Amino acid sequence: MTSIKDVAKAAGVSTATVSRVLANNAPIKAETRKRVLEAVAKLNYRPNLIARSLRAQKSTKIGLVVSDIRNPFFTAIGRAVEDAAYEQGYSVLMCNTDENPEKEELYLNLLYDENVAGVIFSPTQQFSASFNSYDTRMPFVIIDRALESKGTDMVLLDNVSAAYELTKHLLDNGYRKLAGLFGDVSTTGQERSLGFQKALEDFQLKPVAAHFIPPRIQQGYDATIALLDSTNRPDAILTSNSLLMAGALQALRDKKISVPNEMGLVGFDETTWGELVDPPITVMAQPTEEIGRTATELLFQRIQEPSRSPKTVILNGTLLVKGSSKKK
Amino acid sequence: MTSIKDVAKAAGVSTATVSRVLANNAPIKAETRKRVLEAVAKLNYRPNLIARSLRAQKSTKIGLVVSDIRNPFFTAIGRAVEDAAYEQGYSVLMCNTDENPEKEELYLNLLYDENVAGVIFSPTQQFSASFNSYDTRMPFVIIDRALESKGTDMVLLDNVSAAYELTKHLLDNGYRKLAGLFGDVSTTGQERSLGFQKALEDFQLKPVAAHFIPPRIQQGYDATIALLDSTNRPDAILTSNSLLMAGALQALRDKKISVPNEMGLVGFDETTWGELVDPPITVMAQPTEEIGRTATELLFQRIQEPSRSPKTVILNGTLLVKGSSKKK
DNA sequence: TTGTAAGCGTTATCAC
DNA sequence: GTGATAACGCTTACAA
Repeated sequence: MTSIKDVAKAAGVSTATVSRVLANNAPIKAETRKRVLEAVAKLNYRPNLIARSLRAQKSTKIGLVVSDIRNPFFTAIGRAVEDAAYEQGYSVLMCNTDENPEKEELYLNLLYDENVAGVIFSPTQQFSASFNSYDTRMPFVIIDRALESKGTDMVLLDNVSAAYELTKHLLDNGYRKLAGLFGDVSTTGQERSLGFQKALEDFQLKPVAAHFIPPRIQQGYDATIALLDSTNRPDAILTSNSLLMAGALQALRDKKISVPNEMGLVGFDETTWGELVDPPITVMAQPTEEIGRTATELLFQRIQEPSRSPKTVILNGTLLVKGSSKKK
Repeated sequence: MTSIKDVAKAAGVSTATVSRVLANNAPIKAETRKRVLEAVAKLNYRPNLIARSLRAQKSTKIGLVVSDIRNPFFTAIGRAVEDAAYEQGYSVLMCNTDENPEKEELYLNLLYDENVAGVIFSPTQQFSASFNSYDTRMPFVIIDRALESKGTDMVLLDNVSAAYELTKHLLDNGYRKLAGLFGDVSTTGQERSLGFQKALEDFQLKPVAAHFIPPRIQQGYDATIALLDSTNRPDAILTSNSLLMAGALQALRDKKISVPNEMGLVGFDETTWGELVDPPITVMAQPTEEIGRTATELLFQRIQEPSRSPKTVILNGTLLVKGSSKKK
């Protein structure tokens, strides 16, 4: 491996001079700079980031800890974070916690050991309690899920309004017996249930059901089957993420319930398949690109100025009306 | 940050002794070991991996460079690699190249700079040519796409047989005018087209069409529209990945072509949505868990013994027959 | 069995 | 403007 020493020797200067030329942070005679740059080019030299981060006590890596790498929402975020970080010369270590608090701690330790500059993180609710011990040792930005303690930067959706709008859309289209399926591992599900309830109240209605369950396909399926078998069957279902939606849809298929006439259906997040099923699903699309980019920017700001006061950015979703929510 | 020096001081020994206790690679007096471990526990010391990798000239990170993080196939691989690597105490840097040779080179350089122990990589065909210059500087395992030069470990699907089986399934179910849509960026698409052709030959048939296009939803859509408008319209379509399938399905919807009666449909890779659309899609499922795990094991073997002769592991897919390929 | 010290590739400090 | 040199945290000859 070619090091700064090789370049220094080739250019007939000291390693310090090479470093200065590359960092461009000190006055250098034009001719010296030229010689150094030639040597760099000739030897195809690239600085060793490990050594640099050891010396600098910081690195150009950030961590992205998500709860499910197979959830399209999080891969979209990952893509956005990667792009934004890359523009700043940072690379992204993506980790998958599977909604498991033990894995969350494991990976956060790992990233700390790896000396990452900071972490973008979507925590489970269980983890929130022990979180304070971490946010002092490295910069954090929380995404998707509000943290109970407010001492951290966050990028969130206006979940209450988004769920309100989605619910009102159902109500405006004549549905009256609404059921909601919400994730039980994060604050997100709770907030979305609030918007759901609020919209119903505005119409002087009560929900047929509001269930908090693990945000998995299987649980979405089971809960939907139960709703269909209940004496007070809903005429529309709202789900708080795309995995629950997939399960709900599977259940409706199995029970041969027609959407949107027998059952209206709305959910969160754009997916590949949401427009391919029949009818296509009406969703509240989250601005994943903007969430990822904003979180990354916030993280860089905190890295630069660790003592700045924490900032919470609230973004809005976009209602995409398709066929699953309008009776024919 | 607490360092090895702090531990040494607290235990009243030298840093070398602490290092030896932790590495467990030298005889240490039982009592000294005890004192050191106590100090480690008390100070909550964890070795700095950056420093360790600088000194050791190697790290416990591996890179995973995939062409599209949003393709369910690659996220499933990522999950498997992460699990397998984690069991060995390795972490995974996941990078996304977007089928872009420039980005491939960029990320490979990045990972090299980061001193990763090795890389698992799904390259574009364009990249194959310049690949030799890299495989000497760090261990590599290629997945999903065969490399032209054979000097590298690879984990591949038996694409020819898989496509043959998928095609034969269509033929066995009475479809005769088959069209194939294959990705144009990798060897995978080409191999799958061979199996496709071979099955047709066994039935003394020729394909209606075999197109090589960028493996994106949009291109799958456009190609399918063209097929539908052509004078020799096929009665079944095979796609070589799930993104092309998504595009094809969208086109069939827009043109109101009924599946499977007017058009049979088969493709590669299991997806969330493949079973939710109506009818569900018949696919050749790849053993993603096994691919990821095998690739990781192969990489560790090469890291340990860089001169061992390269090995290619060929795995088989599983045909999952659903409603999209059987006329009613 | 343990300590001393060199060195991994950088960059920052202090001389000149 | 430039060059020595120390230091980042760790491991490993070499000594003792």
